[in-house]
Amino acid sequence: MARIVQLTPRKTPRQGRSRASVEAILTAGAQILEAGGIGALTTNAVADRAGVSIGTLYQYFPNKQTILAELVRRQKMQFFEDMSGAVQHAKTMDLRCATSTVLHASILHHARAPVLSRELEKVEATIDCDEEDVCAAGGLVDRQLIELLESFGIAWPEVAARDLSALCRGMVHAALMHGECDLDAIEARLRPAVFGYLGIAEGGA
Amino acid sequence: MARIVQLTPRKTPRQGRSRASVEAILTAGAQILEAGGIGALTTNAVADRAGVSIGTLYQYFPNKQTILAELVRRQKMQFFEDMSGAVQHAKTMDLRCATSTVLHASILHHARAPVLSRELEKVEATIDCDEEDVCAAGGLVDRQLIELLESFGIAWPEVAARDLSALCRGMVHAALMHGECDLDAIEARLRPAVFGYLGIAEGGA
DNA sequence: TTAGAATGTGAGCAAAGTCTCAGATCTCAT
DNA sequence: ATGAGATCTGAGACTTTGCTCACATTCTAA
Repeated sequence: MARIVQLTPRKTPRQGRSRASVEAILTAGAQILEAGGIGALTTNAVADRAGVSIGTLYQYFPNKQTILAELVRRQKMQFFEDMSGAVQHAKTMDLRCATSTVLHASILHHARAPVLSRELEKVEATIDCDEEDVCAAGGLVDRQLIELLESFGIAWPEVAARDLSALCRGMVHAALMHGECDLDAIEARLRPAVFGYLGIAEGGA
Repeated sequence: MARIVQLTPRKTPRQGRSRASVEAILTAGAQILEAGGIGALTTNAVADRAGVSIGTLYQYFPNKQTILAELVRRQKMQFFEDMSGAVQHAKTMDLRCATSTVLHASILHHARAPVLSRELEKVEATIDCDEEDVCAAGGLVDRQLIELLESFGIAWPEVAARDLSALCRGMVHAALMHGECDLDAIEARLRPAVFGYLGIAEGGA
């Protein structure tokens, strides 16, 4: 059933203009995804919006899925970049401060482009995510988090990392979708939940 | 841009066989959605699987969206039914017990058909959810929860209800999708997070 | 300058999808 | 039994979409 589809670019752009085409295509893809969801993302629409012909698009992306896969991969890399600074800092702190720091970075990331990131999460579920690059990118943040939790002696760090990620993503997205834009308020509500999960009393030092 | 689409059935079935057809269509739709996601749900596929002709399908559903809307509405009604017993009981308890009770019911609901319910959530975002019946069904659980939280003197019960719903859904779905099936374990991890959110210390009576 | 490689173009094909319609079949009150 | 209305059928009209291909244009190295 599961058809094998190539998810890597057909050819690597060498000249400047072709690299610009590829960027334009990906940008257009992200914009369309954000504005109209995956239902609106057709290859013709992407090419139109990118200002290139449909032929050019297929010169660099062998099929529609490849475009989506690359968008997902970039989103994950962005997440990694947004988080890694905070996680590095957090290693030098106590659990309470570390949690706050990482939580803050996480919320900032989710708030960066909430609609697009939500849409890309749906897309990710659609793609047969055996694609190496995409999975590798996804694993980066997980690994960081797991190591951090482990260093604090949290039991089952893999499970905790998954739980906390999902829990935060769920609440933050819901709040943003509902129109909230005060990130500090969201963070203030979410922090005690995370502390609760980790078994840290809210009031104490 | 946003085309206006009729979301209510074209005609109401009167005889038994037509009611059976409608049920078969909705059941088929749910099965296809669960097995292959929204990409696999075509009107032809639904009619085939339901064992009725495509003409019969369009006799009762003026378009594809109507089928999805009805599935979403039923899912919400199911959620309401799954929750209302627990919420009623919870009214007679203290906050700690009430929270546990509602949480338990919520997890049971999410575990009932996790793939389908996740898929229907995506669908819901797709549909222009101005449809009265669907929204009304969705509001039922919210209202119940808000009232319950209000009765315990929780500040901003609307926000808390939304936060907690999203937080639970996010974590439970992630756990289930990852293959976990020990609901008690999930509940045991989630409970302290919810207690934390509500400002109840875990250890105390 | 110029050949060859890289890049761009867009009409249009094939497949898949939504939805209609004219007529066949079934049900039930009379 | 029978007629009117309810229900069912499925070929196919029409649209959309992913994708190809033959050809045009631009760039680069010698």
